[in-house]
Amino acid sequence: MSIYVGNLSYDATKSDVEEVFAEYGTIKSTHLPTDRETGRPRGFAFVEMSSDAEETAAIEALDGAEWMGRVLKVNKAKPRERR
DNA sequence: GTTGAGCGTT
Repeated sequence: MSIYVGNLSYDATKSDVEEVFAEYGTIKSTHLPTDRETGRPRGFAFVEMSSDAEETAAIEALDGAEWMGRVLKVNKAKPRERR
């Protein structure tokens, strides 16, 4: 399972995201995608944690929380295979 | 500013 983090500040970096999510569990991996064509930051991220319970805890704790001047939107990510 | 890659045509 992975977490989707939307409405992310464009100043946020992978390390920033990991720092915050690490408070609620162990980070397995983090994605901070940029637009493949333009190289522009896309303003969202994906985080994978070591257990579903930790991810749920992080979602509940961080969804709607203000971070770096923006209110985060955090929820379970959709599978990327679909697109 | 809201759902990841890259390869490159099953």
